[in-house]
Amino acid sequence: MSASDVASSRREARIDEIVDIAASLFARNGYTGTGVSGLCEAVSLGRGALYYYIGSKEGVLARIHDRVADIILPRGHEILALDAPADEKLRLFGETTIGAIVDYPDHCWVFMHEWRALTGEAAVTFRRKRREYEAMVEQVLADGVNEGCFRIEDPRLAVLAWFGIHNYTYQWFRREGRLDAGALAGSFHRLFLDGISAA
Amino acid sequence: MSASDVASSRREARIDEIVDIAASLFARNGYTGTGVSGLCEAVSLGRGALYYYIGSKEGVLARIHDRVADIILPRGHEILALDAPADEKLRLFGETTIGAIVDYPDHCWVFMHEWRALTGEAAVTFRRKRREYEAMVEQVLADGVNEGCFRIEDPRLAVLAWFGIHNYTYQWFRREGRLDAGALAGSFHRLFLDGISAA
DNA sequence: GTCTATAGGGTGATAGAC
DNA sequence: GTCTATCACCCTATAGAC
Repeated sequence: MSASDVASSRREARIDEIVDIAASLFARNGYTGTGVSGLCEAVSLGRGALYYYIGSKEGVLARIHDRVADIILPRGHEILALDAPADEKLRLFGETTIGAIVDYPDHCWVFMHEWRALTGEAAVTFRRKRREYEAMVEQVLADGVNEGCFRIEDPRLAVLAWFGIHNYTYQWFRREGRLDAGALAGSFHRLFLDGISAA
Repeated sequence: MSASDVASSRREARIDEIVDIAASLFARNGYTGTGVSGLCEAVSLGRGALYYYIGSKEGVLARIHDRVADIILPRGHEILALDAPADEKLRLFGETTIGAIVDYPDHCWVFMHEWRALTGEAAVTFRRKRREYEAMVEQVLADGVNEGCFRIEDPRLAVLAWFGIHNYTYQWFRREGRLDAGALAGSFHRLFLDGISAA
């Protein structure tokens, strides 16, 4: 490892630190509601030094979105590649989604809540990645129908309902609660598979 | 009807008009992302005249939230008072929720997305009314269990899942789509009751 | 790498003329 | 009721000293 590699990895680590703190501010006060001066104060850096790292405020927003996508997308591809029945894969997708929200609540809040503030290339990339993740879940549902373990009236609505159940978690989940990610995802999984009808 | 009543109802109508236009701006650009000058332009009024009607920008935000609450809460109480089985009441709650999102997409977007920008008394009122609506659905689920038509592992999670499915609609529903409110709510209802399992 | 100063343009809200 | 002018402050981003 060369001296410049060390320097650039230090730099990357510093940027990650700033991005994490920014995520908590953006989650609390909103993206447009958070000023660069507030971010400066939170990271104990002057404007000049901050911009040296971040380039622009929207660059930080894009990095927050990338962080979430880089967690769930590779895991999604792993799950799809597994030799497992569709209902098991669906459960794993639920764990992945809920796990991200539980482990990175601020990043996920921003990912779910502030994506419309992205512009240009970052907006395009975000939409592409989100569609990619949705398509994976849609694929698992279709596989389940073909395997005979799922019976689905309207596949598109089933996908939207599944994401509704899981994504909505970012709105109410607080770390202090009684449930961990696995238990929560398990409950949602059984609910989505069996419904609440006693009949 | 006295002359001053006519004047004040004209005034109220003008305020409603401003609130509706503000809802579309807030939904598109966010609450903090929308400036009062943009609102002035959209309603073709100078700053002075606008403030004569609205009092403050946050006052407009509060009125948008009230509008949504004033649609769904009375309807919710009506449904609860019906002499009907729990599963029928739950379907009606679904129609009410989806109906509001379909009929007032901008107001509902703001209601779901920007409520954290409310402060003071308006924030307290919002939370109280949202809890009231949630409690109604929770009651219907409990009634269904008692009546023997529902079988629910975790009532609180079932409520959150139900709201997840329905509320998430504001994120993706576009008027141009193939489904009307009744059909959409019906599909979600069957999904929530029966699940997707073929077993 | 980090700072301060500043550019250039917003912000919400109010005063007072008409 | 509606206007313009203005207050006091905030915004993102950059320049240039150190």
